[in-house]
Amino acid sequence: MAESMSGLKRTHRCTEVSTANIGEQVTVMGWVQKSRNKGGIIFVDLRDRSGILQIIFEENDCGTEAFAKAEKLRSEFVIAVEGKVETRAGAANENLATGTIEIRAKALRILSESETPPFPIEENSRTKEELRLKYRYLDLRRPDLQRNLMIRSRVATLTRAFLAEEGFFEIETPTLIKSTPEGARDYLVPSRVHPGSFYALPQSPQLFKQLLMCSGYDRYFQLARCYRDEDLRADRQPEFTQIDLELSFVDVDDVLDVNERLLKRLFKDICNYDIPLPIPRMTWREAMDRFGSDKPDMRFGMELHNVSEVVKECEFAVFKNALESGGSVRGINAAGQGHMPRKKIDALVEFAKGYGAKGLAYLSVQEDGSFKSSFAKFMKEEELKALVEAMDGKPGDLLLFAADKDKVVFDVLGSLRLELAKQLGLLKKDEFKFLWVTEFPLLEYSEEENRYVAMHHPFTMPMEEDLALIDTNPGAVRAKAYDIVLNGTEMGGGSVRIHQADIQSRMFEVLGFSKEQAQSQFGFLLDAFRYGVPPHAGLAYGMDRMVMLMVGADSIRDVIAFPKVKDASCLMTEAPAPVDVKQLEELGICVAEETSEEMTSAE
RNA sequence: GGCCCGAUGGCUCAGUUGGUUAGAGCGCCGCCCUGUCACGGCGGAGGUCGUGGGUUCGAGUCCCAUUCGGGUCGCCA
Repeated sequence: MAESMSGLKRTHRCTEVSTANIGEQVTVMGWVQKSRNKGGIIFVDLRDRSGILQIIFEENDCGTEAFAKAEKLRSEFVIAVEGKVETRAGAANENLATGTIEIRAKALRILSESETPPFPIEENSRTKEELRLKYRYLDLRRPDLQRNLMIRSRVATLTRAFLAEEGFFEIETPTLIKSTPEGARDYLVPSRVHPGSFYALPQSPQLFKQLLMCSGYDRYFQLARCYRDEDLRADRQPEFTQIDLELSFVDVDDVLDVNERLLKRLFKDICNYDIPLPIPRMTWREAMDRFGSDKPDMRFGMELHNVSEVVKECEFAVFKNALESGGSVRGINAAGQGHMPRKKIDALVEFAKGYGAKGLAYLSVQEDGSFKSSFAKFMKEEELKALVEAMDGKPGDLLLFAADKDKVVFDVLGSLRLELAKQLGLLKKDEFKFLWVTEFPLLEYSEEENRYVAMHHPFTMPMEEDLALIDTNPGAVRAKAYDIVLNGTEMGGGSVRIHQADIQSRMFEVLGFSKEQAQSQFGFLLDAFRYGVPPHAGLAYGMDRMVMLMVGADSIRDVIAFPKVKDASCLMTEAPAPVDVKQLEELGICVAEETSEEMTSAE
């Protein structure tokens, strides 16, 4: 039976008790991690968020009644213990921070009993995630998740402190906003007062923070909840948190500078890692050419080589066709992998096909200098030699080539490079390689919509020197946009914003917006810009991803208290769920018959 | 929406070319034990093999469908 804690006050958390307290009377409270009953003596490992402390029960110290209670203790019971701190008479436990001391119990209260938990509450759980998520409140008791969430809390606290020092105001923006069809799908919220009208949950506070700049707040930040109704990934949740900031009267360098110092502070304090400043910068163009990715992982080399020139005369149809249709032939050198068995190479070819490649050409340089290759018979000896030389191929190396449109070649080799690094164990989690990727293209062509769409968003400032190209060659215009990349993950991104009306309207033109469309969607922003708008720029971090990289977690779910699963549902609360017909009627919403049938038959 | 992987006592897993009564470790329950900490000893309970069909004399095992979970491509201004 559960007892009251009335009259008791906790004096210490478990690992706050130390050798300095020996001889003192203390009161500790927490969960029973483990009880070891030796007959006349009972050891209990008591756990709270700080760690573990051993309690010792002997009938002479605590009396018959308390001893009988101690015999009933089971895992996850919540107890309060009064007792004296002592040096352990037996062997010390080197695995515990409190391993040299223990509490000799004088009194025991069982504050709450517990059923046997459905899975063990311990570090490095191997329990299936499905079960852990259903009982998330138990999963969250495990030390590794507690550590992750405590670090997350520290990231938030340090960020607030740093940005406050730098003159930023923390300002909240609405989460019931107007839906805009550009970008990710919105989560919609129906309005009861305006039947048939909907709010959207924000994908980011973008427009509001720009308005705050118009209002003169100069430097703003917010730890903002954001929502995107898109499919999930290991590093993507439908609701997530951004560290979002915006500054007035600044250009690219100013934004990068303050952010580099923020990152340095965070990684020093949390990971004890010194980021060498300045963080290297690389243009988007260079990143694509050298790594086939706009978020290159800089922890290893294996860069791409463009061999189009070298193979342009050869008779190998795959290379020839790619070049003739305006594409390129590029390769990577998997140094020392020349011995890779055919089966593994075939698996790499399959992997490449998953990214749109029609195939993957390979050439291994044997120890004796001869070549083993899937395409040698189509090429002359000198051509092969020139190719190997261009790839810096040495005996024992494996060269892999993709030939296609540039986009496909970059996609395939960029992914292949990462896959090889993974297989070769080149990706160390305690190594942090930061990179700014700058000068992103302003626009990209959408085959689906048959028009240019903004790569970042429609308010991104083009680079001054490219302004003239907007009408003639929109795809070539570079933007004042930048991403912060850590170990191949896009941790954040931002841009300088357009603050000139004429540039903004040209931008809308290129994007295919009529004046009326632009006005109806973004009218409030365009109106605001008529009343004096400062040049401004900003950046937003995916805070969950940042914490994930800091703690070395494989999934974003391990740094979020109550995450959702792949189909965006919650296994614990079973959200989303059908609602009462009355609720729908009140909102003026009619659910399609097909859908509601599915819903009822699923019950 | 496509592709790949997984599901067997509470947990983690094994289960042979299809062949008696589906096993192990941990956990759980009972008894014993005064220095354990991966405590130990003795005894015990506990399984519709995700679900539904099919093939077969016989299915945890083979086939089809489906549910759930994970990864990934598309998608994510």
